[in-house]
Amino acid sequence: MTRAEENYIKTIFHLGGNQSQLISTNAIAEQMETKPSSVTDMAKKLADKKLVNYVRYQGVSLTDLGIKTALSIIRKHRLWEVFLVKKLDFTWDEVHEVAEQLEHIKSEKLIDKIDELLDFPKYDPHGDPIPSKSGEFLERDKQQLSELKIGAHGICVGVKDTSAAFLKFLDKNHIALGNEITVLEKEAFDDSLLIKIGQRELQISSQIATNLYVKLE
Amino acid sequence: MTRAEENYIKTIFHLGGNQSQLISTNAIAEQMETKPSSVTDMAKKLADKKLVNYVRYQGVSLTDLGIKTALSIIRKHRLWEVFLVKKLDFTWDEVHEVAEQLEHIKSEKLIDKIDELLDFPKYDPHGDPIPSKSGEFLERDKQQLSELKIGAHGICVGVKDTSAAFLKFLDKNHIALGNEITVLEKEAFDDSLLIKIGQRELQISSQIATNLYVKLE
DNA sequence: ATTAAAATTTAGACAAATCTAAAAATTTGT
DNA sequence: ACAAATTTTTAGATTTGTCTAAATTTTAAT
Repeated sequence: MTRAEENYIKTIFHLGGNQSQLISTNAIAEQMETKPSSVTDMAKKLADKKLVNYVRYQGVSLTDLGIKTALSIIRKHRLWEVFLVKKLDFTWDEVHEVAEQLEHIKSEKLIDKIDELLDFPKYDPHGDPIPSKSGEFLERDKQQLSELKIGAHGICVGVKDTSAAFLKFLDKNHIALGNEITVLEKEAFDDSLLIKIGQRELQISSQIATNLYVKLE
Repeated sequence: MTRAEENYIKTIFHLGGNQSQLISTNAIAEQMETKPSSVTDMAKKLADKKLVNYVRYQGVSLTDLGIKTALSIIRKHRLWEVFLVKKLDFTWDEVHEVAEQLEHIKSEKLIDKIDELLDFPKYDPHGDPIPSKSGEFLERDKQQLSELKIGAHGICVGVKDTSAAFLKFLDKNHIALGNEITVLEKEAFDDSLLIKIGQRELQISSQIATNLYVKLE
């Protein structure tokens, strides 16, 4: 598989192209910042390789083989992210770009050894689950911080938005995975929240709150 | 820089293309298992980018910029090799293929952190020196085992041939970097050697002996 | 010094992955 | 249900890196 093919497969997976749902040419093109005509070309190529089901004018979905392939790439991406954070002290806004490159390294032994070195982590630095070698993974039971009622508290377990801008904001405000968060007040006017995080109190906009995942205790 | 460009630069360096010496199109093509006409195309492209001096019908040599680029790639390759052996328990015949891929990962921070994680190693698993961030490196004082006189002894510090076949042979015969080797006998007929390595005695062909580097004590 | 052999370059073609512009199919609105 | 808007596909071009075959230059030999 070429790098381009792998990137298409990964994108289709992230857009929800598991078995049933057909993902439109346009949606893929937008996500990958390319042209719809390029997506059509690649859809045909991937269909030839039995990685996607391609229905002209309707879109593509991943075959079982395609899903397996996508999970393998996502596994590599997330394991490398953990490696970068745990072993090389990268901050969580720095890992994505490098992991995008490392995920394409072809060596089964390499990624299995990295997995072992990291002690078989279940979640990446953004809280997303890491598929096992055989492709299984547990989506964590979580909800958006914005959904919590006043007085409720939970542990921060992930982020929805993984942009560098958002992650840097979290770093700056010392919000990290594992932090305990309690909702103290909700502002009816703009849905902003006053939260207790560790020992501090912090006012966060609803946009922040919708992009933070917590696990109820 | 593209991956192809980096591979050409690296090959030219290994063939001795530092400033003065011109490396022939044919030599490069043979080393890279490609066609001379492809080398000519790339030579022009690299010359446009000021990475090589290209003299039509004569060959190419690296410019200062080209040498700097080559050392950066070699630094990455060799650091990754050390990482694979020290941190992931790869054997020295397994590292080359994976390092060939990892050396093209673009992230200055990544390789500097790997360097730090490994405690700034000076030599790779084959005994070859690792250029520093600024491009300096010390070629170790060494000689071929085949050059030693009877009774001389030294420490194994590297290999000339880095093919998987040779490295597997060494593994099988428990010959590793750091071993102390003494030459006990030389067979005049075929130049084979009887050596003492650790506590064992071993008969090795001249082909083996010319591909093992030792440092005299 | 001339010719034969070897090495190198040019010219033209190809595959992968992309693009633009135009054509075709689908969806939407009334 | 039909026209308009949107989406998707096709056709043809482009770039990168490669190849083959033919032409050219250099080197080696007599």
